[in-house]
Amino acid sequence: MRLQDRVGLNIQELRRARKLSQEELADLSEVHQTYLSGVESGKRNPSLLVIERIAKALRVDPEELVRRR
Amino acid sequence: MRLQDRVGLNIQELRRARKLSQEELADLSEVHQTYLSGVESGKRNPSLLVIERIAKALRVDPEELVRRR
DNA sequence: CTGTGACTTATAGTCCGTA
DNA sequence: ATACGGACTATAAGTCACA
Repeated sequence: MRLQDRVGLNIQELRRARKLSQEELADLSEVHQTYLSGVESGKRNPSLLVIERIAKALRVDPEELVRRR
Repeated sequence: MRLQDRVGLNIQELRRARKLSQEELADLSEVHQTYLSGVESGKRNPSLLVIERIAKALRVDPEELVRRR
């Protein structure tokens, strides 16, 4: 499993746990909903900057997004 | 501290622990030495793909590279 | 609400040299 | 052994219309 798949699933899981829509999380993270969709499904290969913004929006340390599953 | 600074320091620490030069780790990771230099010093904003390759070369889970310090 | 494809612009990442 | 810079090329970021 590629790292970007793992991160995508972690993001999706945390987002759902917080009952946020992709649109809401995207706004909070200052990325587009369509881009977030691609990240969650592992189709995009985000940079650390994007990971950091999403982590902040989810109120977790970036470590959580990279966590083994 | 930005995520890319944290990751850079983690990489440098692990690389030194393994007594590898930047050149050696760069070759193993299939990135350029000059680029790795920039990553270690936090000047570059690598993608997950690169993080994954470096982690593999260092024989750690990518999680280790994102670990809080 | 979420995913896809197509697209442009920004920057990730290479390669050269040099110190 | 590492870092810096310039010039390049590959690909990520970011946006949109639509299903």
